[in-house]
Amino acid sequence: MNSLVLFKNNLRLDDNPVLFHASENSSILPIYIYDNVNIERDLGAASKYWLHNSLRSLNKSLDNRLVFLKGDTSKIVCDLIKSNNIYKVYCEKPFHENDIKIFNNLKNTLSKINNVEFLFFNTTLLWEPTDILKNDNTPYKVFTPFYRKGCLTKTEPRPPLNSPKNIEYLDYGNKTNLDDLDLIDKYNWSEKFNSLWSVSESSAKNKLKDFLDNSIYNYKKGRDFPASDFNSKLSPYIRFGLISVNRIWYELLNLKPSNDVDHFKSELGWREFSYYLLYHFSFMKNKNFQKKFDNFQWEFNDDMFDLWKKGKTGFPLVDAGMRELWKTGYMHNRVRMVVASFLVKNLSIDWKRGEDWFWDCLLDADHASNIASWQWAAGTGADAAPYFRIFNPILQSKKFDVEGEYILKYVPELKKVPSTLLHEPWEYEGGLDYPKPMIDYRQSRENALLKYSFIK
DNA sequence: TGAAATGTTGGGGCG
DNA sequence: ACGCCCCAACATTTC
Repeated sequence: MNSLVLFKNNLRLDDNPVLFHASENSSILPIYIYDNVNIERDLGAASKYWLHNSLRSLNKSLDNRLVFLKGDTSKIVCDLIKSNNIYKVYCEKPFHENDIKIFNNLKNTLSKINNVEFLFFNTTLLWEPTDILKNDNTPYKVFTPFYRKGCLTKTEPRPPLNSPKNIEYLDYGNKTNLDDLDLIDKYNWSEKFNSLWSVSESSAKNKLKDFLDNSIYNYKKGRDFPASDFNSKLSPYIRFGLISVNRIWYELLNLKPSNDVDHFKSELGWREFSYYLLYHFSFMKNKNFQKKFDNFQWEFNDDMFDLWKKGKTGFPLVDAGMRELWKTGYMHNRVRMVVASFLVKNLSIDWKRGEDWFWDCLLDADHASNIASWQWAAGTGADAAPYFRIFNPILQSKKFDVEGEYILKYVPELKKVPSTLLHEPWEYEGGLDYPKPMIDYRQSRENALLKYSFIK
């Protein structure tokens, strides 16, 4: 019995129900399709880098049997079925709108072929969006009740499966090549990530172990300090499923209970909530969740947007964050909130532009998390930060990067500024190769409050 | 998962 | 000893 195993967003052997069940009683043909025909929004450059390396690692784990193809999913699958005597097609259950479209096409196509069974499994989420509803059968729009009442009182998530013990491969004579997918940018922008990130399933496991051994019991407080190392950095691995959230969840259940553990679990809950929102309200991918914001007058100032992107705003914490992003493909969570608040509230630039930049640069760029988080920051989302919550980058800097350790890592021009003035380098008397603040902070805050008050 | 403005309290200096 | 002012520290309200 020959089965086709389609990999998509879960590029791993551990806790992969799709692979596990397929390899139980058949020879498999593992395949990855980069569907550039039915795609609404192409992956960002950083995501492509991560995907490329994840696929390379997965291929290695699969005895170099992984088949790489590019094009229309349904067509490719049909061709393979015919030429390889395939009786079963296994794939993961989709939750993003675009993936659902591709999935439904495939399902329709396969239903017209005799003797081919289509099997799919949730490999991506702890709780499926359709299972979590309010008593009136409508979706939650607020995180806390969604998570506490909706998720935590439901049955526990599916326990993780082990890697398949033994995989029989269909003899395919694989002549495809990962490089044919053209995922690596020609300007070698992503090359610098090689020394910073190890992209593989085993690295993901190590990262989790390291986090659970050394950091989790400092997580609740420590996660706020960008210079310290108390957050997991698992997000890029979770994005393409190099590690399963079910695996992580069950590892957490084994730990001594604490607020730190609960807090980390709730962060996985935020990921669930983002998928959930995008599933039930897919219009929010490019429209304000709260329609009253549609009349908001955003500024279209490319020069200002460029200063933000390049980390030359003159506000050290903002600049450090934006440069961290460019250099490492990652940004500390607290700093993400600060730079987002700055762009949307102080510069009055549409959250979609910031979202787009993050989409391109973040190794963990995830459609649902990125959209939902930007709408949260902008105040336009479900259960969003209220419009009057404006982060003061100077205060945030003083509170969470007291010694300026994080700032100096990415903004070395400020090295000779004494640490007391590091958060406000414009107060420093000596000459600096660092820009003056691009805006008057207090005034931009006033403006933001005024503009937001119109749409209240 | 803020910040700033405003209000309250209480200790110390001082006439 | 007392009242008054100042102001830091904390609490509450407002944006």
